[in-house]
Amino acid sequence: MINFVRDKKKMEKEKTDKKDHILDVAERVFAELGYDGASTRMISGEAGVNMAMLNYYFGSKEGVFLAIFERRITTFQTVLLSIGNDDSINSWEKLDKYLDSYIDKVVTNNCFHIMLNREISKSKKNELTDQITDIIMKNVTVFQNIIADGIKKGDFNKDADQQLLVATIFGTKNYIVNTPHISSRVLGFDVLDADVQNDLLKPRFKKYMKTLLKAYLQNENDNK
Amino acid sequence: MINFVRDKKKMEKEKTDKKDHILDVAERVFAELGYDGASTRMISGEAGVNMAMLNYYFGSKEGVFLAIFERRITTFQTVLLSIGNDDSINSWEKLDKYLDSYIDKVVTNNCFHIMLNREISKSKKNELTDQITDIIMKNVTVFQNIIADGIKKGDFNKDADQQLLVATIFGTKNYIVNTPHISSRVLGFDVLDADVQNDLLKPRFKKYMKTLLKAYLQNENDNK
DNA sequence: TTTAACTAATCAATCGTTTGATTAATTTTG
DNA sequence: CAAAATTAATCAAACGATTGATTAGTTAAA
Repeated sequence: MINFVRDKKKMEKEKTDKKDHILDVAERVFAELGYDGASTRMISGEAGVNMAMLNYYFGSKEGVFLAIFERRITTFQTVLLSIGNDDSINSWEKLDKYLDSYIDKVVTNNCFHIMLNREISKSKKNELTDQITDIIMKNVTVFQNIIADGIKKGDFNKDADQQLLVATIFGTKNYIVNTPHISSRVLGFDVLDADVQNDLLKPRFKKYMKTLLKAYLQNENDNK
Repeated sequence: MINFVRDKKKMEKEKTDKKDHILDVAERVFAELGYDGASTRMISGEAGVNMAMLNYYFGSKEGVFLAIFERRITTFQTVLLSIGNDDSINSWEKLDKYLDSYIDKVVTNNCFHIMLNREISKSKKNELTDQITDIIMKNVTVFQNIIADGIKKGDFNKDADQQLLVATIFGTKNYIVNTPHISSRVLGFDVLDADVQNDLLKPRFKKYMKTLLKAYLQNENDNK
């Protein structure tokens, strides 16, 4: 009886593991070649499963894409939202915490964010880009509210351009993560290497981002 | 005789006009759907020419892509290079001129830059991404040299992170230009609209970028 | 007449998806 | 408990559609 239950659980686990494995591979292949450039044959081949399993599990190629999406997005957003809603800390600390969490997540899950941004950069709208836009806007709004609150409270320089500051923080991140061949040559190390990411990239990126925002957002007559 | 010459010139003109027209359409379609997402039938259809003409003129689909590339890249790079090599102005003025030229060009030719960055964001290397990387790196190097010179001369803060500053300037630009659905919602106007670009976006973007760089690059004991 | 410009038709290859069959696992029945 | 019935997972093969490219033939220009 006990054995029966354990075996059942084991099977369930292996099933979700398999699904997760497919999504891992698909995420990487989509990042490497783009949605249209990646074929279902290639994904299933590299994942070591029969091609029909993609449709069996996820319905379609787009279903695979959306499944990757749903897997990553939920936990990510709750973390950021909780920081935005934390009223026990001041604007500068909020900014710090937001940057720490955001940079950690984004650099680690770089395949996902490459994939995501490639699709959203299609200038022709469709159902998929609309969905992605809505989700991204949630993250943007959290950051924007932190800045807006800080300005209202007098912590940040009131002349700051909130909207373009959004472009700078997310744009700088995108540049590093989404164009790895370029940023690797600029920075002098491989930004796709996991060790490099943790030891060199993340701390340096965080420090830089905070210094930059401090220089721009600081009130002119404040002392350091 | 005169008529003959004029007609001949007219024909030549019409031919290059036709080629240029195809490249205009292809550039837009590539930006809308990506290289893999855009079919040769769609491009030729929207351009109003027979599909075989693409191969007749440009050899292949990739030939069309490269032709778009060559058309845009040459004039652009010489302008930026001339600014970088101009020794009659100081570092701050150089930065200003570079930003003015760069932002003008990039915002106006947004389709091209969307297309370009979509392809370079494929994390798997190939011949095409290598070519694009080399070309982009030329622009990056010009900017990097301006910063490095300014630091060496003592005009800019020596503690500035040159490499990540590159990520910020090009990243901020990319964010606005390459993800128009997002940046339009953030900014509150349509960044793809030509009038909006000239009247609102360009001047505001230039002003912001200069203020941001000034805040970050300024030596701490300098007065404004 | 010779060359260049252009077209309709067609090519093999690949695309995402579906199929019918087979095996393994689970539940129901006698 | 064991046999039968049912469900889930997996596979090779094939589907129609679309892809980029080429062909052979036509029109127009020099």
